[in-house]
Amino acid sequence: MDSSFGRKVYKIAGKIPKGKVATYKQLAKLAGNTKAARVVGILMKENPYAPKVPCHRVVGWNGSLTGYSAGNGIITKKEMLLSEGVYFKGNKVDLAKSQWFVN
DNA sequence: ATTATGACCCGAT
DNA sequence: AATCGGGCCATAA
Repeated sequence: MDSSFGRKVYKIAGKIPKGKVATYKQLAKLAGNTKAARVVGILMKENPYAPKVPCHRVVGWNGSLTGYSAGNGIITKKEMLLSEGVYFKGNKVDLAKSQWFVN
């Protein structure tokens, strides 16, 4: 097993299919700690696997677009998700249709 | 080992 | 609805 929590998160985040989104909480849970949602966000910001880890596909627990360090921030993130076919509900992601399910 | 930080989550006011 | 404070946890210094 990998002792590095981050490594696991990146691995999971990297397998998120296009047009789908995952929540920080879900990634944290899959990585082993449900309460480490914050850590996931930090790891995304660091994003050492930029091309492999589409951090823009990671959203808040209820689909709300939380921080983003690139482009125009939330604006760019939303546009990118829309471009990938993710459904939106106002300024939030429609998790009912676009939340990622682990197989 | 300890302190500080943060792209979160939750409950209370 | 908006704001505030507390909790949880990995990473960096």
